[in-house]
Amino acid sequence: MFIMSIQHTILGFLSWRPLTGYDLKKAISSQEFLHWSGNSNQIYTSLVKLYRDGFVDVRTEQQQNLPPRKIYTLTERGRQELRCWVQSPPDPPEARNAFLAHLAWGDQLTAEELDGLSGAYEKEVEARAAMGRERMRRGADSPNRTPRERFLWEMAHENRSRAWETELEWVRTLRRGLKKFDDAGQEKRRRR
Amino acid sequence: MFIMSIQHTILGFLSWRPLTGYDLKKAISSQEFLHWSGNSNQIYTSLVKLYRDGFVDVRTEQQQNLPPRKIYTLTERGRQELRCWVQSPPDPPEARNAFLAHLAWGDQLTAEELDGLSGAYEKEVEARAAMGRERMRRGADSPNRTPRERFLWEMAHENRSRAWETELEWVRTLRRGLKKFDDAGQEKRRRR
DNA sequence: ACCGACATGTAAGCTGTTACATGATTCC
DNA sequence: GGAATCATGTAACAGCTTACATGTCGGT
Repeated sequence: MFIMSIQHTILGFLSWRPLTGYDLKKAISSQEFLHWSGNSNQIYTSLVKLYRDGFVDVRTEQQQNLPPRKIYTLTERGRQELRCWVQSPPDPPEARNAFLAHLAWGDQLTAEELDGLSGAYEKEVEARAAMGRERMRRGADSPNRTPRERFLWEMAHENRSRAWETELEWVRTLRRGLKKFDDAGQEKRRRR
Repeated sequence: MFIMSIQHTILGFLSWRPLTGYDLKKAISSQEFLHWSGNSNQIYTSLVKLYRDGFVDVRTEQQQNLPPRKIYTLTERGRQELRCWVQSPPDPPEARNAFLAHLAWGDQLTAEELDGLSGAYEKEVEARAAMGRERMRRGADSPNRTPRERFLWEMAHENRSRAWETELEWVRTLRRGLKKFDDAGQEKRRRR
């Protein structure tokens, strides 16, 4: 029994069509909501394990002037495992936001330093939020196999998009609040 | 050089006052935004490493009828490391939401199964959102050392709270959408 | 009589990351 | 000439989890 989400994600993509490790890497990394570290190695080692456990089959295809491709297909056992996992209660969501941890001990910093830190974060979140909006605008690249599946994928993209918008509003509120402390400090200094 | 956030979180709490590993465990786990797995072991091993690297000092205090306590204090080097880390650009936030991954292959499920899955998630998110609201209502347990620090901690709590509210709205939108597919399916079946 | 809080640790194992290795083709 | 794409892998290491180990006190 395994719980590792990336292996199930691989089974999920293979349930659509046979794919190589390289294809899987592109498929997984293009979906922000699937959240993957970007370590392609993990995919190749996962495929070895999935094969060992009988969840996938593999055949090697030679190409001229290009490296050989290993094409993986889902076995019946793999399909069962996928279905079982989809129905199982998911792990609770966890948001790890290092910025919040930095902020917690940010009172050591000067107003300028805190402004720099939070400003950089605002810019980053702004960029992510814009990417989310852009993706929603041009229609999320969802599988178009059934209307319901399309809906599920659009909602998954919507989830990430909304999360970034919320974060953006929050960081702006934060910075407005910090500005007041800054102004207060400057007033004090002026009065001296 | 280390990047591990939990070690810096420990340094952060020790910058306020000397604490034991057990105290740290309680302090860290009580702050949702610091995001910690709950593995107390990690704290004890981190403290050993921090001591080895000269970031903390330790003295052992014997207690009668209770296990001895090891009280850790921040060294000057530790204080420098903390300040340096706080200023450094934080890792980008990452949200890993297993529910979204399940959803992505949820079209295999029946309407009833999907309703069960999303309903359970809604309940969980509802509970977390309620906890967040409750914490904001009774005033987040923030350190009250300076007004600015208090503000920073309240904003950190606010961040988590808003995130749960957004998630709650989203899951309700999802379930309303799924209901339509369900109704459509039932209509089709009725017409047959 | 049992559970939770107090208080710390070792050992084994699993997961995940980083560095390294190969090698052709196409685009700038 | 250098970077990116295609395509897969090994080896070493760092981080995190799980199981185990110990022992008292106070509440129900």
